[in-house]
Amino acid sequence: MNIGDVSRMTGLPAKTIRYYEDIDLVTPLRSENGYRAFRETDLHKLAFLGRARALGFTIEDCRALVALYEDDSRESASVKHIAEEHLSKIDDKIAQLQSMRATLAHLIHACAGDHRPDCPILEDLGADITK
Amino acid sequence: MNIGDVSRMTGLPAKTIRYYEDIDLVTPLRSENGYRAFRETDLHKLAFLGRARALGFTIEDCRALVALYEDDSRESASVKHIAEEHLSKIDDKIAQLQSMRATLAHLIHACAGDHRPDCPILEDLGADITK
DNA sequence: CATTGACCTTCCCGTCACTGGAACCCCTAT
DNA sequence: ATAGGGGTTCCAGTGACGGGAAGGTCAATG
Repeated sequence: MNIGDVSRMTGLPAKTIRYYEDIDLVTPLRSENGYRAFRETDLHKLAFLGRARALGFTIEDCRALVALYEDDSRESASVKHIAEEHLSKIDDKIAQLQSMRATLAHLIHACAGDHRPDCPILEDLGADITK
Repeated sequence: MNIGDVSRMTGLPAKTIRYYEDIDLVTPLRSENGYRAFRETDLHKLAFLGRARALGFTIEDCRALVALYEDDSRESASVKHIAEEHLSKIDDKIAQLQSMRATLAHLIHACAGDHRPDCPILEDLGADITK
């Protein structure tokens, strides 16, 4: 299989697949013409990576997850631990975004949004720090 | 005022302030010794920028907001527009994170997290795409 | 046989908003 | 004289790719 086929099948851009090879996440063979030759296992691993990335795992998390995936003597606790750490980071981000969202929504609500210059949003951002 | 004072007063790292000068968000004067000499207006603008960044506005948004802040003939609608666009991007991000969170929480819940290798998380990530 | 067009290759730069670090200068106090 | 705590510039790195150039390869067509 060439990179285009793998790209179509996994939904990953060819650029991304080449990048994953670059950082040693996959190691496809090479055909005589120099093209990357992907095996079933490469395809499978790339699909795995695509799904893990879609869940927001970092590349390094993905590397660890793949290693566990291929380790028959893994303990599911190791996997769960990585997932839980990640979940907690997601929760942090959500909380931060919701806090921003609340402030912003409040300011937007207070702003007339008309042709006049008076604007509570700018007033808030420009509050004097020396007071 | 030197950069250290401004850093303390605004809470922005000195590195960040230098970066903001680099991209022309602020233009402090220079003392004879080559040190940056910040005026009240610079301080004020940097505080503005810090707050806007804390609300998640991009640097380019900040540039536009500062311009509006300094424009007496602005229309509050312009400000509100920027803020609403930003709010909608925040909402998109929150939605995406919550979707990840839901999937992830579900998988974590299904995983025993013990010494055995069986793991629904890895099973999900490794699902066969050819089927 | 030549050409077209779709594929593939490597390589390098750009993204975003900084952060770290090196190498160096300046100022004040001891 | 020295020590420390400022300040300066410049370069490189971050994460996870994406864009685009310059060129090689392959299958099908005129």
